[in-house]
Amino acid sequence: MATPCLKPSFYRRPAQEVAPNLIGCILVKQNSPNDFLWGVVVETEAYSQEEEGCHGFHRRSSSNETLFGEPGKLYVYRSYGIHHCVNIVTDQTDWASGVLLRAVAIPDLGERVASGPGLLSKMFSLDLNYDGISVTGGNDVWIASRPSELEFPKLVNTTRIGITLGKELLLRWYLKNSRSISRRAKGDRTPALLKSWSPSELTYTF
DNA sequence: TCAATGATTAGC
DNA sequence: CTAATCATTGAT
Repeated sequence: MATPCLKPSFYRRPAQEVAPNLIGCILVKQNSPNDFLWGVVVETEAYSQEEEGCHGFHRRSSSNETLFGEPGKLYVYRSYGIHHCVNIVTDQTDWASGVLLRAVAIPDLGERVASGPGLLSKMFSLDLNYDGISVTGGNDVWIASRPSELEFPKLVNTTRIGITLGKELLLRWYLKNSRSISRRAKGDRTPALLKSWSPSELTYTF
């Protein structure tokens, strides 16, 4: 199961290229010397300053500075006053872009415990203290590459959720047949809850 | 000082 | 679908 930590070069590409490639990768958090929390990334969204849905679209400021910074670092911000959202900065410095982590499947903890950006940040204890922290090694949070059974994940590409500007752009991806995404696309018949889960029709159980 | 606004969530 | 929630932001 152990796979290598994704290197900075992985993130030095446009967000819309990184986002689908993060699906199936493993988010790892070391909470104490022998306490590791891990889960499969099953849902992401891409943002970049060329489109108006991005926090860096209008101007560079103290609140979005991290998004303009070094790729491979976390961009964490407060949402609706009460939640946190976790992004990974992508592309190149001085160009605002990143990938929002929207849902992770955590086999050890059961059903839909990190299905949504606010729940994900809460489950992994990622708050504003983690803004600017690198996920490419040397810290208590990182992302490992895809395990072999998720080498070629089946993806669904849809519009992003919860935004008012740029809502028509197809910049959200999720693992097809995942039970742990925050919301499935219209027309996707994949069961989202265990009670309607039928093993025979699923490729992955994440 | 105050009203408006969310890259949300829970609940019907 | 709507209500609840509250830090941040920009306008009085």
